[in-house]
Amino acid sequence: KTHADVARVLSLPKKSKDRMKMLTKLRNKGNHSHNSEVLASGIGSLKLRRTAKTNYEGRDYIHCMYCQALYLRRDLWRHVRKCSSKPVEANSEVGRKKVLSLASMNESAQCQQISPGVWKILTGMKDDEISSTVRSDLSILQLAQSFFNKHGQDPTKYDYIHQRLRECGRLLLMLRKDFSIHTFEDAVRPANFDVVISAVKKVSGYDEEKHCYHTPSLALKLGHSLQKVNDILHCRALMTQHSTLIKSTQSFKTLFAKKCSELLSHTALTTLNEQHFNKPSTLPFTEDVQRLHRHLEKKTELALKELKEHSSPKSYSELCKATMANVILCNRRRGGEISKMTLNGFQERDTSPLHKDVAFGLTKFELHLCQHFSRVELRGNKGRKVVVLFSPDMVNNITLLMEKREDCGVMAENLFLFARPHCLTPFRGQDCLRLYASECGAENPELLRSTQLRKHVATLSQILNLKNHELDQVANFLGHDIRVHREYYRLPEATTQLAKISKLLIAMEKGSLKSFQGKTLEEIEIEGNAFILCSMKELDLFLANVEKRITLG
DNA sequence: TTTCTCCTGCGTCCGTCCCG
DNA sequence: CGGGACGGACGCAGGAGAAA
Repeated sequence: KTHADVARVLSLPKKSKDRMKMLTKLRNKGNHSHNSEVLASGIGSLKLRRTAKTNYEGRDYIHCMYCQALYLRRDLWRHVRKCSSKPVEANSEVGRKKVLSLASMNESAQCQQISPGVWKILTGMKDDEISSTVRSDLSILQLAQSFFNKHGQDPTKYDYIHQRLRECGRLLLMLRKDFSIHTFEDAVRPANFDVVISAVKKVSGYDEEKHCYHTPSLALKLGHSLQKVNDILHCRALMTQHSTLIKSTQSFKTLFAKKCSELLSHTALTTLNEQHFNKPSTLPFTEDVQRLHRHLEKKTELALKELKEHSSPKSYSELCKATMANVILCNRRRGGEISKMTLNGFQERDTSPLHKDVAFGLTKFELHLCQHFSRVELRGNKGRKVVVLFSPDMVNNITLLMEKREDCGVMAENLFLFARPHCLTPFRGQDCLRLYASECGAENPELLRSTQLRKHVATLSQILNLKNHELDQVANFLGHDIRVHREYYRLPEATTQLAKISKLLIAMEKGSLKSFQGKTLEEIEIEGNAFILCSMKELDLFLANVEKRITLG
């Protein structure tokens, strides 16, 4: 405690509120330094804000990041909510605040040369033994920094970064616990090479007798991460002219290159291959797909009504998830891609009407389909164009969702179209799909996953015996890599794709694919008796119209 | 072929709600 | 404040596909 602080407190009028507050703060500060010592040395007794009935271990406690008082980890959030020392601006944000990670970030003062962005990513991690290990090791922090430099601008990659860091954290934890190697600097010493390898094996659950891994993929990933950490250490050593470390990292690199496949990857790959064997491949029944569709219909309608009447984060989430599942189902897209859709991407969608020359080449039916669906183009994985089709219903729902964002506690910084209230992440597509799949009463809900659905489309298109270039269109829409030859198409890619694929999708939704067997896309028209299932009212009306026109010639 | 990055399905644990 | 109940957010394992 500095004398200046004490003097300032004493100068305040006795029994004044400010004086009391300052005193508490000072006392907490003192307790904090005392407690830190106790925790570090493991001896002495902790000064608690409150004494508890049950006996907790030292590690069950954590200091509040605002007032420095010591609380049970479990209950810290409760205190923080009302902590008097909390700055006012911290109050403004609602919902999950990651109190625990914030607090323990505060405990480890390791944040010197690490950029604020990395700090932010680290805060997002679940607070546990692993993440505190990550925070405590400079090498891992630098690894985090390097990931951040590479991916930092893209919040969708934070999850991936978390995962890589945690893997390293787990390895380091193992090294510390069972092999008394405390940093990666120690780990790369040639003398420790074998030890590190056995640590990797141990983390991945290697069985010496059976020569197989419990989690073979982890062994492979750790191998990669180790090399990366080694590179980072090498650079650091070069910069600081640390000659022993330079030598260590160099030898580690060669050792690893030569020995890795023999010691790690070979067995890991064998294990993976063995597991891959004997795995039944299954596709969802068309009937189940239809069930899911009907269920989503119902849910969407309910949620829509609910949200219109009273907007709350809950009703918002409900509609958001239902709509999202709908989009995934109708487009047969990967959940991940839909999750990453941004608000901007949707708002900037192409709403321009069809070009006349283009329209000329299409049948009436196809023309209507073009007007029916909205088309949003997204940046795919590797900059590849990804197309998502929206029915008017979906557009309506999403428009409502966008209007209600603020009301329902969606943060302004959240860039995603399907944003979660109170945090910066989007809903996860696969989670939504799974939720509704299990609710809808399908016979095999576990087959109603986006991968399976994609396969479903692929298989069914083969049944349809499409011409080669038509298959290309389907494949392209599903995002598979195919060599698309532009000369196949008489019309610009966008239009043909939109018209024909939506035709196919509608047919599948209606469960009337069978009647199309052997027809080419050109020949496919939706027939009157194809309305086995009417999912979208509007679509039905529209289709009825089309039907009339077709029969009228 | 190896390495890297991203995606998916599932289980679990944590935050929140609510009551005493 | 203590503690039980519940549902959703997040981590983990592993697969897929592209780049090197």
